[in-house]
Amino acid sequence: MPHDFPSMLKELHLKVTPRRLATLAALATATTYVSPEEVHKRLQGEFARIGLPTVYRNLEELAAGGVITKVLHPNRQLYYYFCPNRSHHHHFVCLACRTVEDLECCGLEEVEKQVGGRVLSHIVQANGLCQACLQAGREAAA
Amino acid sequence: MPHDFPSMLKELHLKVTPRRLATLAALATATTYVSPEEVHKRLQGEFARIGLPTVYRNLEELAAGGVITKVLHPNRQLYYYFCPNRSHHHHFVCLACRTVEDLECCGLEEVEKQVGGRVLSHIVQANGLCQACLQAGREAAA
DNA sequence: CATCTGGATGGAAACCATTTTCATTTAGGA
DNA sequence: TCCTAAATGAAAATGGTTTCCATCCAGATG
Ligand SMILES: [Zn+2]
Ligand SMILES: [Zn+2]
Ligand SMILES: [Zn+2]
Ligand SMILES: [Zn+2]
Repeated sequence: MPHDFPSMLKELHLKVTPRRLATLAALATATTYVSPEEVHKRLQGEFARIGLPTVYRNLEELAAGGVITKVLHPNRQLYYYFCPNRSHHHHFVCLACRTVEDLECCGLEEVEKQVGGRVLSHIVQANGLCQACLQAGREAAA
Repeated sequence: MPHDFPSMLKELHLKVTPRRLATLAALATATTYVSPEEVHKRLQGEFARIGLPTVYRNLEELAAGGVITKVLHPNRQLYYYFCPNRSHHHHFVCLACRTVEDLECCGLEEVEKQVGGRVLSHIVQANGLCQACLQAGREAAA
């Protein structure tokens, strides 16, 4: 079943523009997490004019709306990933081939009790080398 | 029992310099996580000449050595925190008053088994408002 | 204590991913 | 078809962080 990108955008009260649809398509097609710059490059194949700020803005809005996920890379650059798994979970990301695997653990529920305050956001992410990259002897990219 | 900063530095094969000792003292004294800029400001009260790059370098080395902890702020700036708890754990950080609370949950041990690859690093952090800030009606800072 | 050496440091400049500004275009409803 | 707020592009600014390199100093050696 294909993704209904227009509906996703409407639910976030975002206008359904060709650039946003192409951005979602690019992410959903990618097998790895990608940088804003890379999304921009790819969209340049579809649009004669496409600005980098637009890509940044749209990726941020989509991530804020939960449609896509941010990947916090140790190099402190920002990457994005479209995960078809709609339930709450976290990720293991490979620093060599950029593949993403779902993690089921979370433990956030206990945290709210422990803290007593309000948890506004939380990060749970494992970084490393996937099995394939480990066996192939590949190393973490910069 | 006071902290033995010289020994900490020696264990990391770092020279025991006045600036490094002062950096550790500043962090250990602070009740909140602090930015490199803030550490720099504080050290300016002790040293006539203290460069920002030195502060960045030393904080990074100390964090790499596990003596201090990085706080990944949603605003994507980097902060550091000296946690006296030497065992493996994670943090809840208040976005209003910057206090830090230890979290006991982790569960990342099993992740490596799940993944089959190698976990090089992992992030587990909850962000929000501590109980005090929540009751006082304070809001998350930029 | 004098000497030596590689690590540590400061200042200035570079870096560069990301954001802001603002004029123009467009989606979507009236 | 019109209208208006949202979306966009180009250019410029931003600013946290890093690099460069000459100088300094911690710590080892004799
Ligand atoms: Zn991999
Ligand atoms: Zn996922
Ligand atoms: Zn607080
Ligand atoms: Zn702690």
